[in-house]
Amino acid sequence: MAKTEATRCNLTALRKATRRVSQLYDQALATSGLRGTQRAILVHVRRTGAPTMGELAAALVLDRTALNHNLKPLARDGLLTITVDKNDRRSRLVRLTKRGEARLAESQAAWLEAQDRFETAFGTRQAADLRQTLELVAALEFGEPAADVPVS
Amino acid sequence: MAKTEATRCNLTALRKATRRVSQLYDQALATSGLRGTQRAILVHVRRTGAPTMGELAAALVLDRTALNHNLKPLARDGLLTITVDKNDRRSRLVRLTKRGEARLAESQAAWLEAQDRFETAFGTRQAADLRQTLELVAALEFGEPAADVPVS
DNA sequence: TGCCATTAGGTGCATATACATGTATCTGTC
DNA sequence: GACAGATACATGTATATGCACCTAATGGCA
Repeated sequence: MAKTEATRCNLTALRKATRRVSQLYDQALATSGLRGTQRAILVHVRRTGAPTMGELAAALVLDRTALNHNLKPLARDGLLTITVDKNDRRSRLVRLTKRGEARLAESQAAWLEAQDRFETAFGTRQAADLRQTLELVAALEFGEPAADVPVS
Repeated sequence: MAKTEATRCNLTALRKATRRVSQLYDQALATSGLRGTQRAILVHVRRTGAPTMGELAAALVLDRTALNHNLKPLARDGLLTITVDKNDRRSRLVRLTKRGEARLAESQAAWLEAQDRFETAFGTRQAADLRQTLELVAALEFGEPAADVPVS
């Protein structure tokens, strides 16, 4: 049984695949000055206009504090702005700048190249199927931890 | 077309799923003092005896320098040792300590609980299929970048 | 009105991951 | 047997990710 534990861990399998694919995409994107995660953030902001940090974090299945950290280099480089929401001063609205839009456009070719190289190697249909499966995984609700020893 | 880009990126889909599952496993493992990646490293070392850093990195589809950084807290906490290989003094041999074996054993129940919660939510068979698919992805070779404008 | 539980973020810390660069070691070739 | 190239790591820097903890603003209710 111990023999197969290395191949039975769902998390390990996900991480290994993600590392491999990250390497491909980040290498392709390197010349554009964006990382895969950064591009995903910019793409989502472009699509939704002016999301709050909470909305962005939920959409990307990312912890709010992780998103906060991820936004810093992007704001620092002037690719997006973070402003207080007039209607709810607790919220922050994230918006793309002209510079951010331009950077996104510049990175488009590199992203397409990475997509193409991945799907050439893995298969276009297989990739589409895998993405659909992964979306299901990302949306899973895991319920309660199995109570080891129910208390009281 | 822009409408679907957010769901077309293979890397984004992988990252989102990995984040979600990482949260589950790391939460379950928290009480054992290990992270998912750390456990994966210890499990592989236990299985292979005394791998070199390069072997470990390749097996985990992890950059050598990333592995190096990942090993530091584990060595610091006395869970494994890193020694010079007598036969090739460039290489380092990674070995589990008693303490590392004990920690692994302690974390076993938490890992099983995470596995169980994941597979209860996602399906045991589906999980097995997904792991197999992900292993294929992790082993992909992406060949040459499509030469944009062939030089010379 | 005033208070407090809730909600939305921000900060600090620790690990995770990779690239660029530097160092030590080995190995084939002359 | 010395040296060039290759091999195996180590280090510094930057982003990626999440937890514990803290602050600020909102909204309901006595």
